[in-house]
Amino acid sequence: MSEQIDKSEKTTNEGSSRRRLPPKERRQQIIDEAVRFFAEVGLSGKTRDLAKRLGVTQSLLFNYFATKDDLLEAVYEKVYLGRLSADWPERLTDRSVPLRARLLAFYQEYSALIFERHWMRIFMFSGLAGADLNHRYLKHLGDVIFRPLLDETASLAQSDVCPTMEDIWNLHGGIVYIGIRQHIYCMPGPEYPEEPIAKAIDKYLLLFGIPHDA
Amino acid sequence: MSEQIDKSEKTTNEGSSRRRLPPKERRQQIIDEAVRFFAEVGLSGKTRDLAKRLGVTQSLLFNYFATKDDLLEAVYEKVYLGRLSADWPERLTDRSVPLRARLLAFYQEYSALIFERHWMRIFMFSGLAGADLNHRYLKHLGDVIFRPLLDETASLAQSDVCPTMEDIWNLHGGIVYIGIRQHIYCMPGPEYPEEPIAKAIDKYLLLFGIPHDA
DNA sequence: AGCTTTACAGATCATGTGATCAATAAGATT
DNA sequence: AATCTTATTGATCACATGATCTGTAAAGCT
Repeated sequence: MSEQIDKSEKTTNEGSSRRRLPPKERRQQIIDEAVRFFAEVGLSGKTRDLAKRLGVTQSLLFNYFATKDDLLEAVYEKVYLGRLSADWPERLTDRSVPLRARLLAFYQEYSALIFERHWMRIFMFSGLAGADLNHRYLKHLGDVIFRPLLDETASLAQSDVCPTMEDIWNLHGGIVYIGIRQHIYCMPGPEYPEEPIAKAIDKYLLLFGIPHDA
Repeated sequence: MSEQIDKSEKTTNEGSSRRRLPPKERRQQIIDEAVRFFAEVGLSGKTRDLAKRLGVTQSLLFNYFATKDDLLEAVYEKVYLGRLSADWPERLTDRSVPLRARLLAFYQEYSALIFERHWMRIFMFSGLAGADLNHRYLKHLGDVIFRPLLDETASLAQSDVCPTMEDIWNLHGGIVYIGIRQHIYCMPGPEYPEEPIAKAIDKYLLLFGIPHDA
């Protein structure tokens, strides 16, 4: 009879019995769900709610992460890591390709990576919380993307308007704001983000009189 | 002797005795400090910490606001209200003034209003929390600012590029991102925001071939 | 000065929350 | 099948947190 009960419990969705997973696997499972969870409810989300989503006990979380902050650190890393391909700096400075093509390629790929609900919200939450990873990421972005981009622009600028770092920020901000509208403010966005992105890039190039094939 | 103790306590900064304030005044005092407080630590800030800042007991807060959510509502209203001057719609559509001058005037004033730590952060926190006021504000912005702006732009556009709402969003996002960098990401911003703002506007006009005096 | 009103403080409740630990059972090994 | 290892649970602790309630004293009035 107890066997019958056990079987019925096994068919019950998820609530059945404890399932043992290899530590590595369970750890990943926790992190993956934690990303979705904290991205939705914010960094002050409760560990009990996260555990409920995972279908495990709250105490299990503390078997894999000493503190909640440690778990959040893992979430940050999971989200931040690999968000910036290492080959972009060279591709952005490859002068055998027109600057416009380089900018288009970069922002098409980059936007595809960051216009994602989890990333956008975790980034904003951690930014508001003053997380260190946030500052480091932006510093990194400035070093490997914006600085080279400014140099490339300056070397091609035809108009009398001198490109500054603020121009790069304006280009970047205008594009990123598409994602902010969608995932932070939860507003409808453009059907094809590629279009406004391309337009933003063309507007940028036009300001400095840089032709499309330069 | 007890009198002496009383006197020494009175000289103690703030921790002395209870000070009776008129309810209206106290309520305003609470709201004002709550704005600063929640803008800094987030909407999950604790009522006890807020009370400590005010130099009153935590229970007093609940004498003025039935729940913490009520207090937050008051904070929202305080921050959101009056952020959009009512006369902007007409000023933006006053065709006796060049569009460039109108845009400059608007964004100079608007940026002065919103590039403020409290507003920026409360807006972002409430946006992430999905607050209704947030959506209403953005809807309002679209109705009374963006829509007219699009019409004005379309009526003056000379180039073959057709202005869309996404172009307005790009102009707006690029400018607002200056404030996001400063107050959300806590990065250094431009010394004079007027300069990059003006440049963003000129870039926008240039895309549609609109001369400065049109 | 004495009285009344009520803004305020202090204690307290009920629940929430991060974290701990001994007991248990799932799955591998023999 | 019996045994061992350890991933997982359930109970629990200590403290935090929103909210309540009663008593107190500060200001206004007579």
